[in-house]
Amino acid sequence: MVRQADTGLGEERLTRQRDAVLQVIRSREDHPTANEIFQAAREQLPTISYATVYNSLRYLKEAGLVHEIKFGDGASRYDRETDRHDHAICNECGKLVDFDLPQAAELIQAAARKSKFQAASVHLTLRGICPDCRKR
Amino acid sequence: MVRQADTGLGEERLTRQRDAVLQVIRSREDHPTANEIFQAAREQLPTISYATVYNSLRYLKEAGLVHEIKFGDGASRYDRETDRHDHAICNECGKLVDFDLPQAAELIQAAARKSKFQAASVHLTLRGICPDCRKR
DNA sequence: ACAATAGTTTAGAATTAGTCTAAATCTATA
DNA sequence: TATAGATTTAGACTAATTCTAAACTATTGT
Repeated sequence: MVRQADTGLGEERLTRQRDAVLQVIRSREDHPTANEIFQAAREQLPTISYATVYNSLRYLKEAGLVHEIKFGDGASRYDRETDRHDHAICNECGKLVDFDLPQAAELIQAAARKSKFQAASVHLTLRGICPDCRKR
Repeated sequence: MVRQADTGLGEERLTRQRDAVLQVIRSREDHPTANEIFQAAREQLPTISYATVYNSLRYLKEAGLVHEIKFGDGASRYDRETDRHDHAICNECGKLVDFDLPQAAELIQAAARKSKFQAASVHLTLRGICPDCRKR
């Protein structure tokens, strides 16, 4: 068996469909939704179905190849950056930007102490106005 | 006009329905969903409709009387605590707990600097295991 | 007090994101 | 090359929320 990527997920494989979904995400600067990924993937693989996009996204997520970003508003977005990081969302135009907060390690400690939870991860979201919208 | 609460929203009022929704949220320790609020409100006002619960929640939110909490998973939850605070979610049982991080002020500064956004608010979510689930 | 008007509620239809299902298709290996 | 297991497909389905239009309620000007 030619396994194109060892994902640690057993007998599963990086199929054409999954690879197409992965390439869409990797080729974009932004954070596309499942629907946007579906539209783009269809240009490569015209018969790919919506369900396969979702299946692929789940697979890629579990394999650690992409990252899912969920805010309450609308659809999940997918991110090629899989290392821990934070997000800023523009209240005017909706733009979503990645950034990293170096104090994340202390934060997770402080949050765990306050909440009495055993910490697994912290997610921090800044809402505000992006540089472009600020100019206007 | 007898305005029962000055919400700063102009001609709008705290109607029986809106008040029922508010009382449900204020009477609970937990963070009910719209559906849970609907079930509870119906005990007071048997004819209240689902749409009115949603309309009321939007109104109360805009008036600053309740706070909406959205995670990607499932329905929004509503919180009687309207001051800035953070949340911890248990990965095992789904329990949602409020806590406050005193370093929020510094955080928002750091996040604004990194992202180059003009900050409006920061939301921090800890995921982990709650004290109850840890015991098991 | 009363009509006009503006705001609110209701029930159900519509929308959106995502999951499920079952049949068809692939793929790796014996 | 047959087979078993994994994957894909199209469409049905579900859950959360919003929309719509008619009915209702409250406030304002006369």
